[in-house]
Amino acid sequence: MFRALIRKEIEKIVPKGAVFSVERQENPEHGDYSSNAALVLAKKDGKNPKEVAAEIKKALGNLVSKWVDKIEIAGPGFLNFWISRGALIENLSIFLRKGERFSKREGVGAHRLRWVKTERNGKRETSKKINIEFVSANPTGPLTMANGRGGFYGDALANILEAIGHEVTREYYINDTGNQIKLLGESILAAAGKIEQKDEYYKGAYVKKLKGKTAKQAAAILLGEIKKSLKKAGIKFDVWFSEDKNLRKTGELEKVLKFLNSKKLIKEKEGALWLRDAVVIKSNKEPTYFLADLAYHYDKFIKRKFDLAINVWGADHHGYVERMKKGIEALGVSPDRLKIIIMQLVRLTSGGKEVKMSKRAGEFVTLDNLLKKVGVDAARWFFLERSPDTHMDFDFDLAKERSKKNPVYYVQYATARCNSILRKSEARSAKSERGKGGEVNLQLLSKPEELSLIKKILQLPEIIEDIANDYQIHRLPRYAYELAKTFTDFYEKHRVVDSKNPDLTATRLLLVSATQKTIKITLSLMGIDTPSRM
RNA sequence: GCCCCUGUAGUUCAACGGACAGAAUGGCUCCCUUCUAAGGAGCAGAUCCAAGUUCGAUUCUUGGCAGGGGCGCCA
Repeated sequence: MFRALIRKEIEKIVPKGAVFSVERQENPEHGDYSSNAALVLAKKDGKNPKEVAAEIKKALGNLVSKWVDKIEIAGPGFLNFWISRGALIENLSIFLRKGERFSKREGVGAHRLRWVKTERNGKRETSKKINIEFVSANPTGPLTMANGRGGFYGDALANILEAIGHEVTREYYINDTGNQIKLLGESILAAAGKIEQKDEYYKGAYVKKLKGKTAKQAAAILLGEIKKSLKKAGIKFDVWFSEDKNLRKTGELEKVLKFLNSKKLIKEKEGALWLRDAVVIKSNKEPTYFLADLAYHYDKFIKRKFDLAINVWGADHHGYVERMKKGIEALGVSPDRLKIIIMQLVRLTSGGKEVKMSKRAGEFVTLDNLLKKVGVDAARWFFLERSPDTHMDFDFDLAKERSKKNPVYYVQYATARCNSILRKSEARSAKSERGKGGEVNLQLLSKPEELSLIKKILQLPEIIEDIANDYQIHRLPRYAYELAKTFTDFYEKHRVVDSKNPDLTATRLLLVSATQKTIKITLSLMGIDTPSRM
């Protein structure tokens, strides 16, 4: 919230449209926030940055009496801002009053966070209709760890976009027809020894169990299993979009082909039909997956009118991104409305060594297996902790560990501690006939650890705003950890419940409950539970 | 051959083109046992290489090197 306020004040002074940054600072010597406004302006005008900074500082002078303690010019010409104690306390009280409102939707993460405003180019963003398609694993086998990574990411992203007021649809696209389903059928026959085994066939125990089933029956069974796994993982979907039922049987592929043809975009070559350099109808007259995908996105953008479609794909689909973007452009939809997130692969490590996995050979760690071993909370934390771009190592041993070493337990432990303090105070006030002794007076908060904690709490809206803009969800677990750490620092140094000082006790209890609430919101956006006792 | 991602402390990861590159864990040195107990303080420790753009580059550009993944009618 302070970041936006500072930006607003600087914008009043600098020329319109000037691009500059306002950032939070973790280094206390650099203040709470800093701006490079003077540096960028000086560069533009060929002036001395320190002089420009001095001019801006002078123009901002009235801020200092309001909610900024001091503004300093530092380094090459940065403007550093120190937020005043009064402003921290006032904003904490606003934060507590506004708080979050639980939406009508069931389940964790379904919050409406009223204090978050998302801005793009300085303009308040309006609510959008957003489709998030994720997991979408073919119903030809159990979900893998990699599916879990995409699943948790999509789930958390949906939670966040929903929390700030967008209308979000969580969607799973089921490839329940076509080549891979045919392969599944043949794999079952091969596993039963009825036909010859081939490299491209699915293997593993689950294929053997499907003995005697047709391809369609098997796909239906496997989809059922996938749904069960997702439920265990706490990943929810609003729409299960079937390629077979929703596209093929309704003739959508032909329709979209006709549409593209009418725009003269389809060419024939080597007996196949092409959209630019991609085949849409094979020479054997079968439609390609690409054509189905075009029809699917026609449905998303034109029929269902989503403003934005976010697709979370595995790294093995990266080569498909350009084609898909060009494809929807051919449909007359701006490619900006399709955002594709590529999740890099996951390696599982144990004892410092990689655990080898091979899907083809049927030896891979299923999501079910992982959840059984490490639990949903740890799995979610470990996957969400890393940026989608990293080829991450999942440390199996650490995820299982129930100690401070394991960050998810450290954070959960902090909330349990908050709870314990609150419980203790309730027990005391119940004993005393006059009920709660003290009166809340936020002005009593003055210790550095208390103020650091307030600052940390008030950062949450900014973190969520950042994620809403760049989809970098790993900021959330980092923030949760920092908040838990800041609380623990406070806890180590100051006693909350003190019968000799009822007013301070009451005030600190409020701070503890604000901390607990803030961690809880953060964790629930990630789909992680906050136990009240550990 | 072409395309995508990555290369940062011993390890796993951070860092809108900004200040002294942050954490965690491991290592070393002290301290402590508290509303919850799975502790606290300190120290040491890193940007793959080479050019370029810039007042300023881990970040951008180009060229290497290394790892992971993909690629022409599979999905």
